Amino acid sequence: MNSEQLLNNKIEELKEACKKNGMRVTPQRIEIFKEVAKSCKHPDAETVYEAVKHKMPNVSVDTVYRTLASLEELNMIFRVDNLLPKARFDADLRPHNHFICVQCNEVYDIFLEPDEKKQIPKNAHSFGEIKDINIQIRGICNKCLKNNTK
Amino acid sequence: MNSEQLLNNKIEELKEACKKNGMRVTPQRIEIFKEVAKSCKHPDAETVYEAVKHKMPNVSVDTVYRTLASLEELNMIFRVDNLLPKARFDADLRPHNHFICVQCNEVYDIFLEPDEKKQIPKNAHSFGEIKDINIQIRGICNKCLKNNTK
DNA sequence: CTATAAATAGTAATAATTCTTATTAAGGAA
DNA sequence: TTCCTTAATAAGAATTATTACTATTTATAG
Repeated sequence: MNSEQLLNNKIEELKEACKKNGMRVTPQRIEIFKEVAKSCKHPDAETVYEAVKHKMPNVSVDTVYRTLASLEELNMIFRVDNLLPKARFDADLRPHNHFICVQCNEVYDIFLEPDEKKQIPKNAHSFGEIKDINIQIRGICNKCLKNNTK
Repeated sequence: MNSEQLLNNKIEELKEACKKNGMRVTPQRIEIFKEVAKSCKHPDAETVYEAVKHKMPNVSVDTVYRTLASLEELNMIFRVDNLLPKARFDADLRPHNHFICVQCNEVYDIFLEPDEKKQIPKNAHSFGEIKDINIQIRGICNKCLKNNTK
């Protein structure tokens, strides 16, 4: 299955999710979701807005923010913890972590090796009901390290 | 050693750090640091500002933000990844994780059991130079769970 | 095809944080 | 101690990301 097919599958999934939750399937929703889903760069709202504007020149900033929030509620995308000024979004729902470059703000996906398992600290359960666990690694990415030595 | 002594030690440490880095020791810096260091609530800038204002009525918002940023550069405090609209600060430098309640926004410290170790995913090193690793657990805290059932 | 309510566009407003500038004060030197 | 230099501050304006408001449009059920 190629990436275009995967994307189409995801869009079908989104349509189902909308219907199941009494939400309408609008071209804006599709386009906005597409932009997040096809990117591996964990785009922010502004980036999504600029990209969508090429196909839908009248789309409004508000729609992008509102839609990203509803896609999140549908569990079709999620926000990446990042300590950066702008929220970043990810449509890859497979469990994975992030490497965040503190210099260029790039966010890289870290997939665990088959023998690794996302660990929940033993004590965590004593604080309440866990919804999700999130691991970020902050550092300087190879690209920036290379540029820095020049 | 009681908590007051611990706090005093930390303040001495801050003074040293300032001197070593050519930064002046100002009463504002001391007070702002104290507020973060004595709290276990991971306060935001506004909370720190309100608290400091009791002792220094003329302190400005800007000074609080600027000082929190320089304390961070001195590695005396750090920001908690939190996906909340306001930055939260922590002066406890011992390695630990956080439980973040998505309902009341309370941030709880999770200390690892002696036999646990903060694990860095194997792949992480391939992305660049790691500065720090951060684990957050999001969920609903016991307090909120209790309130919700009422 | 029509009715209706959800979603949108356009724009104004808000919230958190940062910047600007004139003033103050920490800390080294005389 | 007193003076000097410059970092740090207070006050308020500005900026940035995000959210709210409202009239209009449009998805979809009947």
